[in-house]
Amino acid sequence: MSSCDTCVVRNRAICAGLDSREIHALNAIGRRRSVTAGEPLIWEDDDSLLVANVIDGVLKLTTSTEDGREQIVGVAYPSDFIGRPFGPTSKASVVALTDARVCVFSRNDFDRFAREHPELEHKLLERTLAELDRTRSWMMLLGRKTAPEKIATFLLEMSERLAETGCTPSFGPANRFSLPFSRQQVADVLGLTIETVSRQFTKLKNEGVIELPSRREVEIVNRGALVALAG
Amino acid sequence: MSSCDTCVVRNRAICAGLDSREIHALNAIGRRRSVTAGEPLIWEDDDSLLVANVIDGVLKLTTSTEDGREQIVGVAYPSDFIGRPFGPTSKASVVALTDARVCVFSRNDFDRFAREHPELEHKLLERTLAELDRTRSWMMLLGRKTAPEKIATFLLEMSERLAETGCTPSFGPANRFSLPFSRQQVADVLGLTIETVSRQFTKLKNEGVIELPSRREVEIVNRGALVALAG
DNA sequence: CGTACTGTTGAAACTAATCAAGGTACGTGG
DNA sequence: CCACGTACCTTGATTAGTTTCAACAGTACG
Repeated sequence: MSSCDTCVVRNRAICAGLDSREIHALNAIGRRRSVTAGEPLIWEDDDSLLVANVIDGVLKLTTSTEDGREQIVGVAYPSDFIGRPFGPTSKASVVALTDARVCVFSRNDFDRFAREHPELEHKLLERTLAELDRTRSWMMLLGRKTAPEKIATFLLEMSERLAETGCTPSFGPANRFSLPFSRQQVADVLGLTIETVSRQFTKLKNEGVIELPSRREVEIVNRGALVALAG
Repeated sequence: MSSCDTCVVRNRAICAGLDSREIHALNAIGRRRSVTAGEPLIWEDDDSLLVANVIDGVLKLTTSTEDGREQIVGVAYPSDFIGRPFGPTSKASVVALTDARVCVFSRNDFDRFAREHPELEHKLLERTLAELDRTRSWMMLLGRKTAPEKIATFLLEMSERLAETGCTPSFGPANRFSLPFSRQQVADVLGLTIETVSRQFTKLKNEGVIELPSRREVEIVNRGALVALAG
């Protein structure tokens, strides 16, 4: 029995829609791997040697300047695809934010398999187009929004992305969630400094818009205010 | 005879690799269209009704906030693909920066054709992955670079992108080129104001790094300095 | 030759970064 | 289980970079 049969993201990841024979073939070239929080999976500018599906956990995609400034350029949640197929190098590092499980493939094996299975390539294309949309709307945030707007937008996005993942059968965005990011990482997502992030969080708390039960926990008390602030 | 036969981007656009029968079928669902500088082709948040290949000219992809702030999230050059296939809405407006010619398809027609032609979908996937890489490196610029670094990076990118397009059989980046952007549009690409862009241009000119023969013309005099400044 | 648009320059205001201490939570070992 | 050390976070004061506001100059065009 292939491990795909018991895969929790089987019906949401790009593997969805493959028949049992194809799943078996894909299973043959992939393997499960655990990544502990903070552990890297792919290095920036490395030869693109592997690609993967996220089964469980959250990972960050980052690029850095020589002098150490970091920008988080993407966040991968369960069922997301990571890595750079059909290209020689990966332009972003991938590091686990939480303990995570992924299904990894050698890039060459994956490329070959994908080219032989148009349905899988199509799924990958849809996913890449959606990611490009998301990335572009993040460019607007980075280039044109103020610090308060960035924070409000970030919290709203988090409440949506983390709700999708959750097992609770609730619909719509979550009003209470646990951030997979440290303050520094929030800063790296938004193009701010850690101090500015901290101050804006505190300000929203003092204004009664959010509660901060613990370092990583956020509760949205007044969603309307947050939407208004998001710009 | 189909107009594809005489298409100047025939071998670089996603149509490359299709056989003559397929080209004929694609030609049947597409049509040429001219767009004058400043004219919009697609509106933000519109139903995604059409997609297109750029034959000639340069177009900008933008997103805007309600209060009118604009961010250019992408620039399309000849052979680039524009529009949002396989999705209900387009998240960005597309407006011509120069007079342009495009080959447009109704999205439905294109989607159907693409699904029946894996080779075309593969080309589109490769293109989308490359665009995502470029977009992510632009996120680093927007989130973490200073105004001087942004300007330097921008000029270097321009010298590369515009060289590819040019008919001159020279290799490598162009040291002299004509910007397809006004100062305001440069500001919208970089997440700056028009005044800051102007000041940085002047500063580079005074330092002898570039020459500005006219409003739109740029000559790179000291490429090394520019690379150093790009951060 | 005047008008309108685009770009440049200067001064002031403001936002967010930087520099610098403290404080709080958390894990570890006593 | 509690004390301690460390990493993470918050807060305050100051500074720097960019925006904003305002006026002017250059260029294209009728």
